[in-house]
Amino acid sequence: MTTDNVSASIAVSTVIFTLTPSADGVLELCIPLVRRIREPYAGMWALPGGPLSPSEDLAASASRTLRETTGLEPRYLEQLYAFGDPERSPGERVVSIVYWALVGGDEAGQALTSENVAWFAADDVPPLAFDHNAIVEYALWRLRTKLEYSRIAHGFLGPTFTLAQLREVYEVILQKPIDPGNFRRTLEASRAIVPTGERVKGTRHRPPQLYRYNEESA
Amino acid sequence: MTTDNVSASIAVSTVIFTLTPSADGVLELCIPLVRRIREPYAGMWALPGGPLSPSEDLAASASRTLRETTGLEPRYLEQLYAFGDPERSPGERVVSIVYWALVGGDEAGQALTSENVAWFAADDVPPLAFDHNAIVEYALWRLRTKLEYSRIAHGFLGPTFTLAQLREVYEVILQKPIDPGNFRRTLEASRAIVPTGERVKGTRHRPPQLYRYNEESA
DNA sequence: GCAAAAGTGTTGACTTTACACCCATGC
DNA sequence: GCATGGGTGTAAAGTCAACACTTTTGC
Repeated sequence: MTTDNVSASIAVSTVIFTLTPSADGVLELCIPLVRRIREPYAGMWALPGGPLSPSEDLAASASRTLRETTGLEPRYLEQLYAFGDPERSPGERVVSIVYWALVGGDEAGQALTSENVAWFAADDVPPLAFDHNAIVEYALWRLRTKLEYSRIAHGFLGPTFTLAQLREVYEVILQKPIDPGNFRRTLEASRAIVPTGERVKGTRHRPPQLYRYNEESA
Repeated sequence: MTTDNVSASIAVSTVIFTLTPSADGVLELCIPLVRRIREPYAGMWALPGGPLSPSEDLAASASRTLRETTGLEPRYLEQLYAFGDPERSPGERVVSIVYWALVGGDEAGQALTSENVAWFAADDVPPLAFDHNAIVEYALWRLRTKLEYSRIAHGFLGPTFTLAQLREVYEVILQKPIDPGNFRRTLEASRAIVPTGERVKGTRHRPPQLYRYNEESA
């Protein structure tokens, strides 16, 4: 379809968060970036994304670029914001509809790194193309804010997890220690998690219970 | 500028909230709608808005349609969501970037009603064009949610107001009574309001203090 | 037994809610 | 004086944060 007098073209980009153990074993919040292969900003890192396909839903487009970039399925996906400043892109005007997503860190989808895809610590990204640095900052703010009042942390983990693992997710993202006892009680009271009855074996200490997320919870 | 292979065209719409006294003197939450004069959905009511102008910022576009529809300036304006389902509009695909806004009810901008612009109670709108009924519902949810943790209620009022007026705004939108004493203390503690020193005269009872919003507050 | 992490109990500080009561004005 | 809403006081209930303590495992 050809249309005249279009006001702008539409792109969909996604800020993809995961947690991966760094060299010293500590979890680190990371996002994948892709290297641009054409102008403008050729050679610079940018958020994964691309033009909106004619018959594709916005969220489906975000989901697809996520899959193409990481080989993974999103555990959580939400629209972040539409960025449309006329000056944000040199040349043709582009309105970017940006999503943010969580993927599990255990799935080793990051083996998919290539010459043009790499993972960076979320609060230490290089200078990016367009206004993408500001977008990453905003997504990071939204992730931290939402984690405080919502129940999305399990999106970083597998189907079952211990409370210590879930607590570490909170601690890494919110960058502050959390009292284990209070954390347990708060979560149990919220009924966001259900004990599976299974326990982790082979720890050097008392074996912790495995939990799963309660899909039926409000 | 002409571009081939565009994925969709972009429109900006706005859900504009105001409070107006109804026939029996009770405040009512209202939004303006415009009658469509062309297909699709010709003759039906729809949210005010239009195509994005080539060099216009998204928020500026929302602000402009608000002004054209109501003759007023927004007291509060925020992006709501980008709606982009491929099936949401018959014919050409349209991605709508929707804003929501508050305007003061005292300014009588509603005198600007014409054949093609009318105000409706926010929770009693007629069947609308496109997916606009769902959009209004979402905006209403967002307004109520945001009012609970943010300080935007003064956007419905003039530069100065009594605590009773501000409390009525909360009561009408949240649809529940609020304790006057606790309301006063909560607001004073938050330092969101500043007493002007002036009082309203001519009431049948003790004259209330006038306050204004504290722009310096966090 | 000892170390380490799981899991429980308890207390004080703080916040929220309900409601009693006094104050200032018009009539 | 009396009615009305403005404005203040206060105590009970609930929530939250700190931290001591008990339990269960591997070595």
